[in-house]
Amino acid sequence: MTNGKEATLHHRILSDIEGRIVSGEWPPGYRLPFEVDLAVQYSCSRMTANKVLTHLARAGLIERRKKSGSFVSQPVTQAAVLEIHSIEAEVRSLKLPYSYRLEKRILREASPVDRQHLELSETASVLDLVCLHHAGERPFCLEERLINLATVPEAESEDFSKSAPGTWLISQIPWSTAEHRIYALSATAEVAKTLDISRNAACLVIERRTWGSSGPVTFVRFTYPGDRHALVARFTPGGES
Amino acid sequence: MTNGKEATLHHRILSDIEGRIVSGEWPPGYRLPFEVDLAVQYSCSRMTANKVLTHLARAGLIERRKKSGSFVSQPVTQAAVLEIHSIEAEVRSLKLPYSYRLEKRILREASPVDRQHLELSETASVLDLVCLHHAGERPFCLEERLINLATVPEAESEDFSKSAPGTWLISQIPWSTAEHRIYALSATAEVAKTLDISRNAACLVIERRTWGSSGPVTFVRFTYPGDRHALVARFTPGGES
DNA sequence: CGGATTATTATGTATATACATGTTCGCCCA
DNA sequence: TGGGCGAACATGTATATACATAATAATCCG
Repeated sequence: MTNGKEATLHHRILSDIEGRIVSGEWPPGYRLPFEVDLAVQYSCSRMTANKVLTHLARAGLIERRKKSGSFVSQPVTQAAVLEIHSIEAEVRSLKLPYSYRLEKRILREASPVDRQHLELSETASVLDLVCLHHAGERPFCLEERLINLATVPEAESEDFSKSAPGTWLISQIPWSTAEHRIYALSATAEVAKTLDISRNAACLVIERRTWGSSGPVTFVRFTYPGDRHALVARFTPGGES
Repeated sequence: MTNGKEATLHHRILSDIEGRIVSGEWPPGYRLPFEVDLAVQYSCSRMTANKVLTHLARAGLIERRKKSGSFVSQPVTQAAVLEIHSIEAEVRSLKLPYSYRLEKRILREASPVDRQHLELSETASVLDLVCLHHAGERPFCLEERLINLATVPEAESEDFSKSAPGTWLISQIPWSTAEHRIYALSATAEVAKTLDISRNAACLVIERRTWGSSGPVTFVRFTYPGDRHALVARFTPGGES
């Protein structure tokens, strides 16, 4: 789907209208032709025109009002899609050898801080992990993770000495909701030592909270040396390929 | 659309299937019932079932193969939607008074660095702006911007002394593609002075490149004091509200 | 027995049709 | 003149139908 090469009627109409909107020929607020008119214009049925407009509405390019018609919407918030890959994939895409090391693995009752991170109301057992990802000889990323054993009891029997917990978790919790916080932080003495950078060097921190259908799953904090890493996010109006 | 309250057949089927997938009842790789079977199961026509499956496929929850059927897809990349609001909206959402000041406004020919930032192959006139956004008494964000006058000649007659160029640009270039780079940086002496923070304090930097239909529009770099700001991004499987 | 051909099957796309729903406009009457 | 009622209208949703397409399964034949 959305191959770009498909020359179906649907796609032709869609990209034509999309083109008019992104080019500014049909500016925000413009009322596009009624479904029946579009059907005549592209010599198709109203159903097809309707599907295309529904598609555009879902993509956020237009807004539809009964009786009034369909209008090009104002681009309100600058949205961007951030794709967060596995650390290993990230490192390998830089064409550097990847290695992983488990620094710490503690099973304990959730502390108040843990409960806040995982958004837990009651106490529970958590697995506290610290791992270090290397790119070549240098530390690439520090991973501090909490796993909620109430929702992922299988984690207790995993030792995570060979492979990172992130990929293992994805295979355990099929679909999940996630929330990210991204900020900059001066390296503390400990972080500086671990990541082999100078004290107070700027670091990029990404915190992720993940929920599955049965509750909070994991909280993880990735700390990257800031001068060696950047996140890239992209946004294209209608497309999603 | 996607109100959650709508009880149309379409929505009921959709949320039912979505539920089975996110709950793990239908794990990744599971082949869901054929369209005709779904039609029988929900007592609807195949067209309706088809629309629902198409919808799910567009949302990325399932993959469809002719003859074989539709399968729950593996959640590959951790995607997250980053919503980047205007600085003013950001400040106001913190319930702080907002103020804006233009620091610099220079019209000049694009330097090699400018051309790199804007991805320009030929030379062109650019508008070089530096603005400072305040939250209450304190500097909130430093904005350094280049506007390509070849694509937005109207910018030349704007003085940007009263309102930030970001919002003005959105009204000029209706729909656009954008690319973001996010990284951490230690404050240089100059930045530290401007933002009223200590030298070498960690800053969160967001760079955005924007294209319209007629070429590169603008390049902007936002620098935030890192300890006072975080980006938040969210991801929910099927939903988009 | 193996490779080519054909049949079957499930999805993909498009159409005509039908009726529901929410707006808006205009008409009618107090 | 103004308020309300109803007709017209555009979209929303759903169905039955038809044919195209791609992939697999079945068959046929050398």
